[in-house]
Amino acid sequence: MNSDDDFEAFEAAAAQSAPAPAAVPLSQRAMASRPRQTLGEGQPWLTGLNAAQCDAVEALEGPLLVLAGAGTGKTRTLMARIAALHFKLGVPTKNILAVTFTNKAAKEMKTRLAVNPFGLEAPMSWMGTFHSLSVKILRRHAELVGLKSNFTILDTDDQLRLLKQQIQATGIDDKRWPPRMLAGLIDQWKNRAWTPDKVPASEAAAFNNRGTEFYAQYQERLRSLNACDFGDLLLHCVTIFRANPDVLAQYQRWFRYILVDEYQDTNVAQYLWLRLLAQGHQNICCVGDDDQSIYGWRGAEVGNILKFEKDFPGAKVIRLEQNYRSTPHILAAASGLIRGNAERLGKTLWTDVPDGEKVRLIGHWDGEEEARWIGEEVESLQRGNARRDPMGLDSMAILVRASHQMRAFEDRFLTIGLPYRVIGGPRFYERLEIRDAMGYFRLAVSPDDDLAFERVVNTPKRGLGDKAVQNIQLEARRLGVNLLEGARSLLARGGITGKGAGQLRLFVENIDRWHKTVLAGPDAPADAVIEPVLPETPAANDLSHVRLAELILEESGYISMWQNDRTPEAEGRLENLKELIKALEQFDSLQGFLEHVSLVMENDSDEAGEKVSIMTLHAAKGLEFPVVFLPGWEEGLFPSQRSIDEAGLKGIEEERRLAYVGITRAEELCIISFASNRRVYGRWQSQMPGRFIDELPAEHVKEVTPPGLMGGGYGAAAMGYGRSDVEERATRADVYNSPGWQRLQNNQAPRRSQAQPRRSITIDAEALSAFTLGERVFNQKFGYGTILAMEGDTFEVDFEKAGVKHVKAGFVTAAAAQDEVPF
DNA sequence: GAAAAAGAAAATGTT
DNA sequence: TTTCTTTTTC
Repeated sequence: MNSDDDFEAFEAAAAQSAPAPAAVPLSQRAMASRPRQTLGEGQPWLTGLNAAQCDAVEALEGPLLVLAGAGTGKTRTLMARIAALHFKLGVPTKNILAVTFTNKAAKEMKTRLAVNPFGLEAPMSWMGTFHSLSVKILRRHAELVGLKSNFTILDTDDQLRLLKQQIQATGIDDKRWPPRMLAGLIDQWKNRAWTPDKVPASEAAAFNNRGTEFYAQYQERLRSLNACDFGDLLLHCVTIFRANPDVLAQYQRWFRYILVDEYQDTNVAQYLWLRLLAQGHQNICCVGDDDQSIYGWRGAEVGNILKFEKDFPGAKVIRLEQNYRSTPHILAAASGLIRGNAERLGKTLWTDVPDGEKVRLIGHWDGEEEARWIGEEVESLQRGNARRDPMGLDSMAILVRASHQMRAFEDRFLTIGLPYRVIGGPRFYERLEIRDAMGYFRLAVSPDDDLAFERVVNTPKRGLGDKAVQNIQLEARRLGVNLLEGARSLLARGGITGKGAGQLRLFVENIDRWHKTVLAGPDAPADAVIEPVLPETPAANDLSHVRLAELILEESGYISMWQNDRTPEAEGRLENLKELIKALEQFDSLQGFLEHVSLVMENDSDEAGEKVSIMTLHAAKGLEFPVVFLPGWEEGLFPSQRSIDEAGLKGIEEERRLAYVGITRAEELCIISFASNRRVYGRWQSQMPGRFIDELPAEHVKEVTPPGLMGGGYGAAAMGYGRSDVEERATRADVYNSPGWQRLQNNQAPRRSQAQPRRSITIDAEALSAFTLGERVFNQKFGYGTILAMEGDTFEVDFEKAGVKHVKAGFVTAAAAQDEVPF
């Protein structure tokens, strides 16, 4: 797509003198000026910026740290800087490296840069996440770390499968030492830029004393598979830069100016990556906010931002403190809260907008009620009233600590028909069917991909069990070839028998044919990764990659597998596969698509329409909404118990920053809530209000009593099981004797008032007589059906979707119980 | 080898 | 509660 991938062209260009500054379009000149007349003149990108922001834009040379508080116009400033570099200094956009943390941020900046007053005529080709930029670099120099340039990027699934094999091979109990744990460990080491030989001795005890050993083994295995995991992308780059000064020098000349967003979230590997590239010209500008560092658990080092001045001597530090987003009450509440943190660089945010409303605080009976109340509040805000104009659903968001909190809201909103969108929810590309399909695509593109082979060889069932696969593996190892070739050889010498043999032969033939089609089509040979594929009119005999993908799924029998599947989910899976095919249309080739998916796991299809947003606090960073709901502020949930257990005070501080991020997302209205009871793993738990609630400065918070919650005060709400007398605080003994406590012990839903008749019926194995022939029943796995016959404790049931099955009585409930709405 | 039954574990967050 | 994994049975 762009010639900047071509180093020769770059080197040639670099040899010439820098091009003259590009002319500023007239349309932009017209809108120049304001706060800083003299500077704004002829520099439209300074328009509307305050003094500090202008300073940050104008300090173009040398190291610069911009400490930008929440809502202080950080993105704007960054973009103005790019415009200034380009238009004022005449730096071609391709010589500017702009690193963001999320794909979302990169995308947003790209879009905004394309319009006035910036209007860069060339797109920023080196703007992206650390990972996507690293892939670009790594593809070019893969051989320096023992890979081929068409290496595959493993997803978590593949990674875990590999590690599991390794663990099991050594005969270690993978129950006590789960692969996930090892994966986490290795990831942490990679985040710290430790290659297997660099892992310090202090870590030797990790993972049953075998951690480092497994790590080294795993890296070796990856290399033999020509694959990388996520951490490798950065680590390999750093390794290459360190070991090959000439390569590094090339990139240092290439990236003449470096901009980094969200610097507080960089880990050690990323920090080294940046430092290596910035060595020499030192033209590095990092923007960040130590108060918004929320990825410590992933290896982010707030230390990076704290020691910037030491790493880059003579660095300028500029603070952006004027907040343009939130009202004073919201700002004050957030500031008051974050003051509880010790390790801060310290900023004082201020704003000149009028006061607005205080932060609201509400306690609820349980999680469901919280969801119900928020649903009603959303609708009421949507309607508007005498004091407040109606609001669109797009301007409201619900920010939760943990993704499992989302369900209560989804359930509720579905019931009342309130449109919502989940941002960053369960990922499209992580679904089983999508991964399977991708496995087939991967095999078609590169038959070398053993992990993909393993994944799909018996999906759909081809009569190839563990033994058959093992034989293929042995054969492949014996000959030193990939699994596909192993299978071929095994077939040739009759090493596989029975019905599996024919099926396997068909499978192998299919892959050969698909691969041939890929080679003939727009998926050019191996170096297509580097040389961008030009979209060309397909020759008469080759298929578009979209059609090929469809064909693969049909011919492999994967589609029919789901069509014949009678489980309730099958339909949705087929839908997803259709969506996958549709997504393919936006790419030039299967290969391009696979690359995209490995880096951008999110589901891009954000349907238009007014909707409330639901997302995690982490996903909300960088966003803003007029109205923000912050539910679930309960001890153990937020702050999260795990965070406290694992990182102690540091963990609490990070949780507090997370709370700070949450509050500062709100522009006009921020509503914090908590519940007294919550279901955790299906068990009822009594909850205490989270500690951050007490830390909110009282003068900026208004406590709201929701209609119907007895007592009102949250102390009472947390303790009182239906006590109407708030003044008389329950003693410990009272609580233990209370009906609510008893109910909790029995794991029953706590009820607010006595004598609520429970009409929903649950039937267990003992209550067989409750079933009759022909009765409608429900089973977890098969859905709804009718009882055909009963024999002892086994029923024969004709399920609507799954057909006739034999099921034990205990696995069936009366269908009525499922539909019933309690109360 | 596949389906059914039983049992175990789970859920902070993201590239 | 829901989902995944292992064991048992056909």
